[in-house]
Amino acid sequence: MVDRQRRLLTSLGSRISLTSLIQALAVAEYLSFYRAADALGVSQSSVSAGIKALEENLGILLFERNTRGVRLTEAGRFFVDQVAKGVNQLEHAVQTAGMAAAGEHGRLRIGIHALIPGSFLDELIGQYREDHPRIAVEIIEGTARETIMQLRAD
Amino acid sequence: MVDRQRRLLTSLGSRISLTSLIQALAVAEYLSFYRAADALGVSQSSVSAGIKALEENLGILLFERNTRGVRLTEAGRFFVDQVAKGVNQLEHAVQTAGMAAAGEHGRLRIGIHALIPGSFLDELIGQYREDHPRIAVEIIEGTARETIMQLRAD
DNA sequence: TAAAAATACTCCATAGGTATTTTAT
DNA sequence: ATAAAATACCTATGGAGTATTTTTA
Repeated sequence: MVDRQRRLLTSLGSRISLTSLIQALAVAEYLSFYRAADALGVSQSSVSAGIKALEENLGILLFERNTRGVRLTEAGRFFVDQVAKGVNQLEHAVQTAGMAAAGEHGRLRIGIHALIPGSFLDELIGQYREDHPRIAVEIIEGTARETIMQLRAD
Repeated sequence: MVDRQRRLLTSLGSRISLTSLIQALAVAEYLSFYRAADALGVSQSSVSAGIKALEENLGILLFERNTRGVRLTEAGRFFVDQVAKGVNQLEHAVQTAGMAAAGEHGRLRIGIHALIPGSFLDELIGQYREDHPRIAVEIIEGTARETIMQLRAD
């Protein structure tokens, strides 16, 4: 029997956590570990540890730290841009999950600014999908980026 | 003081793990929890638990199970397609991290089939980057999808 | 009835928390 | 001197394992 244990993904999954990638996006956005942690609703040390682990796993420095805050390295900017695209894509996938109902025979379009999971609208759509399994519900929302960073406007 | 604890990402991160997304990709590819688990190098129960958690978090059924294997639901196919794009993007980001060195004054293009982290080539590139900080090393490799699923050919 | 997924536990790695120290302007 | 990140240490959750049971063509 040949050894079949092989990593399906060489780097992602193990080694690099989605959490740390999201933390990196937040730090890049706020240019501060403090504020990024605050926005994420976690502690500063958590973000610090996450970014450290990420940088070690990547083998590169993403951020230059000083007491006035944080600056992206060139590699960091490049990396963060790429990660933002991927995370947006995943976020979108999750938010629109189930919109393609089996045997779709109809289509319901809903334009909203942001779909909050667990919210009234979310529940409503879920209920609608149960009641009308042959109608595909499609949601058009603002960009994930907008949704993600909306809290700035508080 | 106003409550600033707010989730930066409503669904991703907490709630949904990258692991479970990757497991879903593997199951969709192999159409079997057994074989997906094998390919991922984890146990069948781990994949089962992961997919279950993912489906519960999404609130939709991704796969229809039977003793002959697994079939994607319509929603599942839609979701997996989207997730594949996102994961590929992230995989690419990680694999090419650091290719944009600070103050890039030159460019070195390398065409390869797949970049294995920790491999000789990987080390070499890392060394080169250290020695020539002002030269950006750019790697053109096969699609992440190819890299991911290459093990099929064993 | 057999092959495949689900379950029931146990275990452990790590994400996250608090408190404190280090660092750089 | 001070604001910000790093570190030390602790805890707990959930991801992963083994063994077993349930399910359905």
